[in-house]
Amino acid sequence: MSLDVASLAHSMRDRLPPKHDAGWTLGISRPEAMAEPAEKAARHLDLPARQTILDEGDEARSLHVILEGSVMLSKLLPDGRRQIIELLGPGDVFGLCINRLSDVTAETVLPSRIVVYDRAVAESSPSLQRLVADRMKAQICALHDHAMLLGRKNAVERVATFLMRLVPNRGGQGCAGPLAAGKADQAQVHVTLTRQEIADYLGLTLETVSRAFSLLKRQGVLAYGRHDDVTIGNVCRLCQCTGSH
Amino acid sequence: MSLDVASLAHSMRDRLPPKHDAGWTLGISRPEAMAEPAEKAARHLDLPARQTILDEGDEARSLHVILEGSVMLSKLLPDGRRQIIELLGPGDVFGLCINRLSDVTAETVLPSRIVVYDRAVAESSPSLQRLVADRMKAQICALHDHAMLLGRKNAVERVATFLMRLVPNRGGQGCAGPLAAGKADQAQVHVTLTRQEIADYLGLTLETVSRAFSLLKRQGVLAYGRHDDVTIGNVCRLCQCTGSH
DNA sequence: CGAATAGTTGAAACTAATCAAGTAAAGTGG
DNA sequence: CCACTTTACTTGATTAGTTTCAACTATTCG
Repeated sequence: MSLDVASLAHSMRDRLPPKHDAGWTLGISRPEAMAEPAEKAARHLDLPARQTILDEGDEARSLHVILEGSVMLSKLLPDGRRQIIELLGPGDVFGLCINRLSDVTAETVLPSRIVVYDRAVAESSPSLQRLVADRMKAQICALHDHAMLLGRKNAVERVATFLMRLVPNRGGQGCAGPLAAGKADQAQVHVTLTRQEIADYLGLTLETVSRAFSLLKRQGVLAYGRHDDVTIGNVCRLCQCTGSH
Repeated sequence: MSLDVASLAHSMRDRLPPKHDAGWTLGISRPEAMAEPAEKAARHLDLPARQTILDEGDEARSLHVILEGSVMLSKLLPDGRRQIIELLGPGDVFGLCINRLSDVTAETVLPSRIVVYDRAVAESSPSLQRLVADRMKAQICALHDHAMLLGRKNAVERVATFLMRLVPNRGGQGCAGPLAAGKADQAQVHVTLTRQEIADYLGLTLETVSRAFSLLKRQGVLAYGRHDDVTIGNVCRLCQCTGSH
């Protein structure tokens, strides 16, 4: 039993993205073996980037599972302050809430394919239930990390942490660490969010995010021409900037 | 082993007054009908306040359900910065993680009763599964709110939001709002966390928390002599200070 | 090519952190 | 029971980091 879970968990973590850019350009893809349960009563959505799926306060009686692409969840304060709460990728779920109203707005970041299950269907399928429980655990851990970032990290640490998420298989618990040093430890990441979106995710202003990028560039940790194609010269060095190592 | 812990807990317990309003003094109790599933293979813990249950990085292969009391989950950065991630009450669950290691430290805030189910047991009981799924949804929503607080609210808003959580049946989605105005809208709350803990929860320093308390007191929103027994003169007025309304 | 959008950079303002001193309450030992 | 220590909280002065405001640059799109 525990061996089962262990090997599944392990394969989840080490698997590489199945397709080119879709998920991991955001660094949030965890494209594990995803149960594809009975497709009865499931609606499929095929959405372009920056499309709203669900508004804060909307009726939310269905379970959404991301097949491909990425989705961001955000909240607004009455005076317009926005916080992007979660960045989700393939396998992640959203749209579930205790009371029937969504507590967040959900919109695509990239063109995305999403399956929508009716609440009743979702709750009657054990395999779906299992998928949902596992993803929720993962998302809770991600929210824990993010609370630490928002509560205790400074601007550069936040931006560095964000960028590390974009590097597949790094920055998490299983970060290779300085072990891998010595060999060229370069990475290319594609930043799909605007500076404003990054700011709203990191609890900063877009100016502060821009300054942090510029600082890391000036220090030689990053290099970029177009602002969305970033080369990380030494991943470990960037990792050192996150405050977590 | 577990007996050891239990008896230790009992001997230390006498030093602290066991209050039975324990849960809601933190405002986090949601004492609904909680399924009490097959108690087989369940270990019960009876712990005094400020007792560590689980350390960040510990093996975490069991599901913990809070029956009574309250528990805080926290994380540390290598340089000692701490963030309290969640404040949990009766019915809430913790100790589950995708990989086998706990991502947080868990410790009691009040004397607490906790059931610990072995992972295998938890995963084989449909009723437990259901409980866990529901609680996780609720906790995710709470984490969403908290991310908004940490990312976008100022010091006074954070403290006001924290205090509102201590008022039963207020501050949430179902806040009565200014409707209830006119009648005396007073509340007494017992603050069980120290200023340092509140600060670690709200992403502030203890001095800033203290100043926010003092400011709200000076403005007549709060009154208190002993720093842990706070009278909220007008709940709606405090609610106005949270930034959420 | 001009307009619009996104990003960068600088200076000033402001909020919260830090440093430091002082007060209040609780616990300890004579 | 009282001085003494410890712990928790408060308050003030100063500093640091981020936000705000503003100007400017680069890129994308009709």
